[in-house]
Amino acid sequence: MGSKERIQRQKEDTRKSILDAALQIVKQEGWAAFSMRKIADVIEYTAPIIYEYFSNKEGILFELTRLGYMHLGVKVKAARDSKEDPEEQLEAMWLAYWDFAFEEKEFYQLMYGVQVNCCELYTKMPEAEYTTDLFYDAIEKLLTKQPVSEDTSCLKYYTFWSLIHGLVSINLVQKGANDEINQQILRSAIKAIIKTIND
Amino acid sequence: MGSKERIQRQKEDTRKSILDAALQIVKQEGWAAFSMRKIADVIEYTAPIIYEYFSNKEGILFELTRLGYMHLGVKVKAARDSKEDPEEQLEAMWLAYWDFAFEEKEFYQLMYGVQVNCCELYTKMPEAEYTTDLFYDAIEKLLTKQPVSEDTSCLKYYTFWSLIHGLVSINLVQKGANDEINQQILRSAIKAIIKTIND
DNA sequence: TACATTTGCTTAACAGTGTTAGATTATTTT
DNA sequence: AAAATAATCTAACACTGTTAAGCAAATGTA
Repeated sequence: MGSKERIQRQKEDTRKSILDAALQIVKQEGWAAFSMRKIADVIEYTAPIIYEYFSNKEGILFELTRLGYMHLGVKVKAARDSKEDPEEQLEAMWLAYWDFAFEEKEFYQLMYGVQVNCCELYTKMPEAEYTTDLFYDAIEKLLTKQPVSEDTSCLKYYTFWSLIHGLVSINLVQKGANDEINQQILRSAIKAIIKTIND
Repeated sequence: MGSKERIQRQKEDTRKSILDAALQIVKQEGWAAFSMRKIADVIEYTAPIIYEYFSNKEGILFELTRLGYMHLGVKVKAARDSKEDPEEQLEAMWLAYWDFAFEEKEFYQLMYGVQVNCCELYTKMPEAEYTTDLFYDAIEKLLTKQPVSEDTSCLKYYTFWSLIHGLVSINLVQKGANDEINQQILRSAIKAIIKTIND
């Protein structure tokens, strides 16, 4: 017969088309627009059909997350294999990670819990600027070169902030936190950045 | 009369009670449970009343964000004022920022777009581990001390990852990205961490 | 005091959402 | 052709944010 295999193939096709549709919607309209009924519209079925391929909405998100990690893995490996020197390899790998985050923005958001639709960073809010200014002032006190260039303090501020915000985010999203390692990273990295603040 | 003022005061009370209720719900059940009708339940009104105090759901989120930044500002300033030495000040400030993130987890999530309910970091996913392993291998190649301690490579990996993930998150959430500064932070920080990898 | 107006608040509704159960149609097997 | 099975849809439930209409109580005016 072979019709079993044909049906099997069709099923896999629809499953893939669900994921494709989901991705298409998210890339066009963002994560807020992601809905079962919209996916159904795109694949030209009704919503309940999707539940024969995925247990629920989160099932689709899980699968997309998996795909995202696979893409990332390929890119990072390719970056490594493009260099010989271990130092260059490591740098290339992190740069590949960086590029992935923006080329596959939607994947990255899903994989690492980075929102963007709602609640943007309101950096123009005076209440937000207050804290930023405190840090800028503190950093500029440590800069010996006078006059202090705006670029330098900005660079240092974002280096600090990125490190700490990254560490915080990872810990907030990831449950199993090792507090000892966190403190070690925090303190040693802060001291390291402060030490090189006048380089 | 003075009744105008009493009414004014009552209005401010309800406004505050809306924010309190919102915060209470989020702290008890997480951001996913945050809804207008639930707030209404808590303040013992019906949902449409809320729209006389806030233009919509985002208006409440905006106000909570503002409050969050105010809390953070107070904490960071207190940390600064607790020290004399500029280096110690800066370190204390970032540690205060760190503490705020976990003490006021819900605020931090809102302020910086850190999801946690849906789509957790699936670090136990084999597809995710693949990339992690690539980085661990690359880092361990650079560690001269043999045998390589698990703690050391872990520390280095998380330092790298935090920095880059933080920088990525900030850029994804915050629109106005300065690509030049990003590249500068990225490359110089990667090189700096690599340089101190055997300290 | 009697009427008119404003205010406070609620009910009802609309258009969405995820998800499930039951009915219907189409396909395959007997 | 009839029976059994698979594929698909319709309808519904319980939610969501948000708006419009209505009611009832408090207030202002004559």
